[in-house]
Amino acid sequence: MTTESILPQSEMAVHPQDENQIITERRNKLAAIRKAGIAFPNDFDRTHLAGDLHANFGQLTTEELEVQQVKVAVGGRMMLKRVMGKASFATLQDMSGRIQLFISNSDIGEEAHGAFKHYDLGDILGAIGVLFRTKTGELSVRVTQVRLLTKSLRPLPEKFHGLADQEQKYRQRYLDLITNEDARRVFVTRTKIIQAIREFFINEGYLEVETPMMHSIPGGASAKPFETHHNALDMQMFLRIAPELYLKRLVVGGFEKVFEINRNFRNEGLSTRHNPEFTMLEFYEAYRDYNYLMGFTEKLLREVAQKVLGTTLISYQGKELDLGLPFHRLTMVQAIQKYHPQFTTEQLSDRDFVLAELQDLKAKHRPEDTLGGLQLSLFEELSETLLFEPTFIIDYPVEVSPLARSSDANPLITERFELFVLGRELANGFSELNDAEDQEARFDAQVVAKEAGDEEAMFKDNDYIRALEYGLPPTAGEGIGIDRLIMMLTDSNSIRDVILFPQMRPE
RNA sequence: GGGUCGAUAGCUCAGCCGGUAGAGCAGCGGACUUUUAAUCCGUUGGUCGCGAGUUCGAAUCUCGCUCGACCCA
Repeated sequence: MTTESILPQSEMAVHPQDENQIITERRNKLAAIRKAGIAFPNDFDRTHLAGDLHANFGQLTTEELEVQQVKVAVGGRMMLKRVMGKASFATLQDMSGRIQLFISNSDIGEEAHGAFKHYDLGDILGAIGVLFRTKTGELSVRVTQVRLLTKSLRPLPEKFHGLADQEQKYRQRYLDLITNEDARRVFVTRTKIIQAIREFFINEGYLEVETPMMHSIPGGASAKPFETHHNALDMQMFLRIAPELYLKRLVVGGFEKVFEINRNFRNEGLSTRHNPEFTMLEFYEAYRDYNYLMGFTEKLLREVAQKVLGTTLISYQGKELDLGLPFHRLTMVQAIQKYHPQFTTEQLSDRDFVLAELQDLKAKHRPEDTLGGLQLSLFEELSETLLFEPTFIIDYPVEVSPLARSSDANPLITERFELFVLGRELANGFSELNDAEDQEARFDAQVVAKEAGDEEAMFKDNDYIRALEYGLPPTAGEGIGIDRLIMMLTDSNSIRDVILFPQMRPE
């Protein structure tokens, strides 16, 4: 804390607008506590976590516990309270789980027990006592001292149903976390997934780096950026839409295997699959190509699932898939034909035919595109959402892949893939374009598109061209959407369920 | 942007046929020394999202708006 409290001992002046009877009652209790002494003490020394007590002493019998006399000091939020005259039970919740307290006149005296009876659900308590097992067998603390450490002024959601309102779960995530074990599980799993990814890359000899979040030229993806302004330099800046161009500069600099896990920002709509800021993994490895990346990606996803979930079998929204099985690899044309075998390869290789189909389907497309671009539009319309099992789609057209190396066999397509799982794009990787002159020509084409009105077209980044002119070794690089990966591994239906504080409209 | 559903006590919800606003939990008071969403008795608590309209009368019907969830683009 940087400021001292200047509030008087009573009469808190400014109260929120949603005061009610329960809050008033609790404020009155707090006022009485203030009068009696220190209302927010910070001298309680917690010695044990609930989860550790269950893990370490949960197997001991009543008699063994009686002999050992394990003395503990536990702290946490009171979630349940059952007062029964001369004795009470309460359940404390800490970061590791829950532990039951037994409080009785005979252990702590009538006065202390009486004070406890006025504690409210949600209050933060510290309790000292000895472990024992109740008549029904539950490991509990026979309390010899219990203290109120933090008064909770607002009532918790209903103890059985918890918080049901989705909006409130997102806006007041702390309430969701207090009351919903499943929410806690998801976010703990999120952290474990990211740790597993990090370990995987470190074991592979990669260097983790951090590159700028504020760019003077937004690059590395086709997306609308957030704009901001740097006062001292008096210049427009952008929150990054991707770290790609900086990571490849590092490969130029000799960091031949780099990765970054960090936030990207895209100024687009909100949905169950899009949050304006989201977490991206990007990695680059020199002397590799996109074929290597596909195998590498399979290995990465398999190992992360195995490490975090203990299995490669995923259950998602009632459907099963096994990351342990080889991922499918299809060209764009094959992916269309997989679900629409009535189209022949000849037809799908005929630009006029594909264009006519798109128009018949009223599908989103750009009529001026080449065959490859139109095939991509048809794929997105007909097949993308059906690709439930992990599938690499290859042969992306050059006009939508301005940073990817062209195929030596066909300069109109690139050495690029996207990975689809659960009907969603999860990853995007390619052999990097390391021909500086080709890159400059691709940027120039993007500038033409931008001037023609394409808001998502890329800016030309002359410093990046200059870096390439020093020589980028042959390199493969990839981005994986971490939030979507976490959705898959935690069986979450909305990106908001895997982001602690998702973007919401102002209240 | 389009569609569906929703917004009633602090929380979870009922109230559908238009006629004085309900339950459980939480709170307050009481009983209860082994409870497990404790139980039992009593009790406080509401601008029914906002704004119009229809009507003698609207939480309820109509229209608009705001916010949210889900689906689609």
